[in-house]
Amino acid sequence: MSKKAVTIRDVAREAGVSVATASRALNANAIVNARTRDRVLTVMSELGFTPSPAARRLSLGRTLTVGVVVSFLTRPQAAERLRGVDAVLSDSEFDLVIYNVESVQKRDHFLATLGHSRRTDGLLVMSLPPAGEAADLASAVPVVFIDVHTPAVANLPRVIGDDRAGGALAARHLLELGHRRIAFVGDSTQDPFGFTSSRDRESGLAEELARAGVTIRPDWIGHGAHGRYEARDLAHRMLASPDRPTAVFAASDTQALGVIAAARDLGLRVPDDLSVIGYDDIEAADYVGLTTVSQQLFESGRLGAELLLSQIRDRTDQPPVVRLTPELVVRATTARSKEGRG
Amino acid sequence: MSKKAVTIRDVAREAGVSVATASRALNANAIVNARTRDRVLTVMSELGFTPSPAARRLSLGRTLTVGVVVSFLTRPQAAERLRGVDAVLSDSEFDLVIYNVESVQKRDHFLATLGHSRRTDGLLVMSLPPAGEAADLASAVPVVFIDVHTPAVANLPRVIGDDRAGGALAARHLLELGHRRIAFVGDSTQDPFGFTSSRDRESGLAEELARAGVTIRPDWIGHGAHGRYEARDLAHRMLASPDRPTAVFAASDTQALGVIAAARDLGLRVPDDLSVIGYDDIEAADYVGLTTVSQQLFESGRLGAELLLSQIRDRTDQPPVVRLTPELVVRATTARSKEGRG
DNA sequence: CGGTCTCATGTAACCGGTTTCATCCACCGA
DNA sequence: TCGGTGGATGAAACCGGTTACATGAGACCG
Repeated sequence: MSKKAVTIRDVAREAGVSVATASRALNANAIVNARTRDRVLTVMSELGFTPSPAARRLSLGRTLTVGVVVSFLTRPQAAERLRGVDAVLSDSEFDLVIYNVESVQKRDHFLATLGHSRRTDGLLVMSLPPAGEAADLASAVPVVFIDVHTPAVANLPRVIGDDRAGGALAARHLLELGHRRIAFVGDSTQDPFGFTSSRDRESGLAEELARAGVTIRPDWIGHGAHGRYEARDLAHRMLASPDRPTAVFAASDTQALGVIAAARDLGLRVPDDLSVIGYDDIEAADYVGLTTVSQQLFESGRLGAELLLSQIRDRTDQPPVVRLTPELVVRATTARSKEGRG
Repeated sequence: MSKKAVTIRDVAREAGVSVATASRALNANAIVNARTRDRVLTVMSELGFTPSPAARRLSLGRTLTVGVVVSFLTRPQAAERLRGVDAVLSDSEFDLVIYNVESVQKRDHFLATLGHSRRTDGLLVMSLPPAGEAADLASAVPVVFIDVHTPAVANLPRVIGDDRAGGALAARHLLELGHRRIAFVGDSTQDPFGFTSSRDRESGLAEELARAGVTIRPDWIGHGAHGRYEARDLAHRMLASPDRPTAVFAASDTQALGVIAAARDLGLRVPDDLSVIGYDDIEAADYVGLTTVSQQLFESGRLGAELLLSQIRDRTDQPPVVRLTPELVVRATTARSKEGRG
């Protein structure tokens, strides 16, 4: 089909100017005469000229690309964050390339090579605690972390939610509804990636409860792999006995849905017999009417991307940290405790 | 921090060879002497040399990039398909850049410019019927469509499901369970993007029912914007009267969840009082135990990406079309009709 | 009327790889 | 000894833009 790509030299020749002038006209450089510029632009559209991004990138020494390293693309949290990132980048000159990570090997590989790969002008790392020192990663190219809490990123720009505060929020909500017999279902304490959210949410819950003189029974604390079925099994065990909790806080909405499934299995009505509160506010939470703690996923992506762009523009030495405040979203899975009333 | 990027000329000088040889060593070109190659490679790692992708791309005349134009990134279908695409691309030499489309304007913009933009070596268009002629889009660069059914792409490579067969599948399942009073909830008949899935699924349902002598009452056919709340309202109207359907087929899982919500509002038990079947088999369907028709989303992405890579390698003239067969996934929201039994 | 300043434009180097083509050398057989 | 052969290497062009620097033409001023 297409014969041969039109280059800026073709344009220059056709318009009777030098390539320099053609380039300047293309980039709306103020220093070209208006008449010349118009003529060049006319020729460009006549010839169907499209500048080669590859050439542009090489001569500018910029990739005009931002990389997003994201864990588990299909998790609703990730997709929603990514949407926030896209909202910023699609209005910019940057392309958005994604590096999906679903194994520790892949994470380590990307985090080790991407920084120096010269493939991007900046990196966004989402929900992926780096294994070792992160400063090394960020030495070649600006990096912004979203939802990463390890000490390794302490001196790097990032956007984080306050998981502890979120846990406290859930605690307060349940306490206000009169619950005292409260259980927790969260991630395994040692996962290969080193995620900390679940642990922090648990601490936030426990601390706030302690402040009200309530402690969590050890056998009402369940840790398992992040997933609905695991959470369901954990909850099943806690809820089977008549001496059971009246409310469960799950470290994620996914897990909360598992808890609800367990309740259904056992013939317990939610929220009448059991209150359930999750975390994240994913789309499905809305579907199901799940009470949860929102962590402003879209916002986190948007802010992260803006932070990164500003870092790319002028690399300031001070690492900005943006904190997002979690918010309680009350829907239909939490209700006043019957015991609490009695 | 970093002084100055190490170029291949630095490597060549240090290793005492020409840049040509250095380049050949880098690309494992058979024609270099083994000893020389090792020496060059050693120097490269000593100097911490990383080849500049931008330079590579320019001199190769390839972008080493594949673009994915995707509608509504956050819809679970899209994310799952994207995962399939990533599974293929991450093992290839290609980067994956995404163009998220959430408005008709953006779609038209991308589809009009991306083909000639020289930004990618190939494009994957997901669930986005092009507005006009698509051949134009594909003239500059290979394009593979995933889940696009308009006649405009008739002569282009693509991966499609069979929505009509999927609708028939749902019909047969409901018929076998003894249902005769069957309703349909789907997308508005004129949406701005020109999606056809909902319509085809409806036809498949209606035809298969007709084959069994069953017709759908016109007032049990609901069309509305794609979304849970809209579906819920539509279903609410149909289910409010005592003279109501015993089963509902929704054109997507999202809408099926809306139907379930409506049933719950009205005190109808699913599946005892009402069977509900969806379409897509998104993650949430599994959570909720929704019976649905799977359209092999991951596979569609994987196959689409492979198709594209093979098109990039050698542009054959014959447009391959891959058809994916929908599969019924029976979970907990469909049951034998009480009427059917009586 | 010459000198200076400004604005517009052109020349050519540059970004950092890949690749064509020429060259060199060792080894072979005659 | 010499031409031929083939493997390894190097010099330089090339990909298609951007830009530092040089140049030229008016305008303005004394």
